[in-house]
Parts: sequence; structure tokens; C-alpha cells
Amino acid sequence: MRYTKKMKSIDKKPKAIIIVGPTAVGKTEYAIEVARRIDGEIVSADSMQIYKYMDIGSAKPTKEELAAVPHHLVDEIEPSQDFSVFDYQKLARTYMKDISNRGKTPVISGGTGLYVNALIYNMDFSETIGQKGFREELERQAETYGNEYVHEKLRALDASAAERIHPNNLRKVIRAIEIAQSGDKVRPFEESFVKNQEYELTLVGLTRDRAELYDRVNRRVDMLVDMGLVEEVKGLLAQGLTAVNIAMKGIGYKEMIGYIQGEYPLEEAIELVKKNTRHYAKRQLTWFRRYEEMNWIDLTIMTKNEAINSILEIYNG
RNA sequence: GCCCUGAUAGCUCAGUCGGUAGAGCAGUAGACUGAAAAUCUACGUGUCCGUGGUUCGAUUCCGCGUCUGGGCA
Repeated sequence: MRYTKKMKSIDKKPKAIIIVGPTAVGKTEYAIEVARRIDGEIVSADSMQIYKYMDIGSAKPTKEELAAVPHHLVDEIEPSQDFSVFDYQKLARTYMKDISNRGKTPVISGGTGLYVNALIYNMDFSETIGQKGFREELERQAETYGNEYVHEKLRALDASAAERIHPNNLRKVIRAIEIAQSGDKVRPFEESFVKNQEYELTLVGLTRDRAELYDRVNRRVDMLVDMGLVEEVKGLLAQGLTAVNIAMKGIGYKEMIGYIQGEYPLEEAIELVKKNTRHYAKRQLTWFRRYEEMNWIDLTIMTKNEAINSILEIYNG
């Protein structure tokens, strides 16, 4: 009895689909349509839309869109709370399991590459908690003795990691030192990342012609400003949030803080938001190109129907 | 109309005491293990406005022209 049950569960590995792409490519719209067609529920993989009260700047789905299909990990965390991939991994996997158990399909949609990675691979963060004040101490050392000094500390603990991490990338150097001190080592991507075998995963990457994508970014930023981005940021500041909060490091927020505090005019803030968003979109494309099993859909050369149909074809596979 | 500026990379500009030039930004490519919308790395040939002159050699000096910006009428 037990045996057959086990066999059955192996045969019927639940499916899940991951839809990624750069900001402003049109993910929300497509993910919702796909979810409707395959009786799915959306699990967001977006590090900013997860925060409450940050609706405009993070370009959250509209009320109607949120109502069209169940959404998870959108609008769930207080912006004052510290949140990281580790938390995301736990929450997202719980939601995925729950959705599958109810006979539905998880549709993961978002642009945060590291979060997606935490679902595709069994990244293990559990034993590598940094100690309080440790980061600050290392940051201070870098300030006084230079980045190379801290990098040398990493070299002593984990030479291979030091080889791969540039000394100027202080944040990653410090994190690698934390991991090394917890007894682990930062290994190269291929060696340490084991695929998540719980699901039959389909990866879909949405893209567009670069000029078109940048044009959409610029237009969307103007739209967000018209929708009241400045007021939203003022509201968050009034809640007691500051530039120190992780949530306020999001594009559209950090630049507006500068404007609100009188450092530069609104026009300049808007241009900064556009520029940073374009850069971000580009980095996202670089990240997603790493996945060999990615199925790319170029929205510049297809209609919405054609794109949806090819995604479903790939999914049914 | 006259006087004074300036004209160099997609943009803003630096520079060459005469030997054909380089920064920032933009752009492109890449990395990514508890901040990831974060953090970091790499990539610079262009009629040096046009045209005559001086010179072995002019983007550089001189003349003229064109256009920019400012001033005086």
C-alpha cells in the first residue's frame, strides 16, 4: 500500500510554471492570462511588490488584476520589516505546496532573479546567519584600511570564493566571510546548486526589442508619477520609514526621497528613476540568460494571443 | 551692422607649449549563495565645423567663411 502510494506520487510530480522577464515587459498581464487558462494561482517573485503601501512605485497589479486570479506574496510584508531571500524561499515554497495540494498550478511570476533561483535550486541558507554588528565592523575596516584589506580576510578563510568575488564588491565579500565563519564555503554556481526536484518546472522568459523595452520603461515612469508616486513616497516617509529601510532602496523610492528632501528638482528625480529602471531591466535580462532551460518569448514579434498560445504549448509540452 | 566667445565621441566637456586625442554620463557585455529594484566588473577612432595659409607635419598657430552663445548699436 505504502509502496504504490509512493510510486504514484513520483509519477505525478506536480507541475509549476515560472514566468520571468525584465521590468515593464508586461509580465503581470501575461502571467494572469496564463494562470486563468491553466487553473493556476500566482506566486510573485518580486522583491518590492511584496511590501504593503508601496503600490505605485513597485507597479503592483491593479485591484482588478489581483481579483482576476489568486495572488500570493504581493502586499504581504510591512516595509519596515527586514526581509530576505531566505524568508522568501520559505514563504514561496509553502504557497507552492499549498496550491499544488489543492489541485491547482503555481504560476511564479516576477523579476527578482535571486528569488527565482531560490525556487529553482535548493539553495540552503539555514546555517549561515551573520552575527549582529559583524557587517558594520567589516564595513568600518574597509572604510579605514580599504576594500583589499577585507578581501584578504576572505582569502584566508575561503581562497576560492575570494578568487571569484571582486574586492570592490564589499557586500558580497562580507557575506562570503559570514558564510565561511559559519563553517560553510561559497561554492561556484554549478557545484552547489541542486535543482528543485519537487516540481516539473517550466521556465518562460518574456523579452522585447531593447529600444521598445526602454521606451516602455520611460513611459511607465511618467505614468507612475502621474498616478501619485511622490505622494506615495511622502506617505511612507510620514510612516517613519527612511532611506535606511530596505524597502526604500527600491527604484522610484530612493530617487524621490532626494527630491522630497530638496536635493534636486522633480524633473531630475524622474530622469534618475528612468535611468535606473533601464539599467535594472538590462541586469535582469543578463541574469535570466543564465538559465539554459529558458524558453524565450519575444513580445515584439508576436501578438498577445500568439504569445499566450506558445507559452501554453511549451507548458503542456 | 560691429565686438567678444565657442564649435572635439550619442550628450556635457577636457586636452594637444604643432607630431591625428580622453574623462564623466548615455550605451553594450558580464558576475551574482540571508540587502538582489541591492552590490560589483569590463568595453572609448571620432571628417577634433569648413576652407585657404605658414610648416617636414595643423584638430592645435594665422586669414576667411558658416553656425552657436553673449554684449553693443
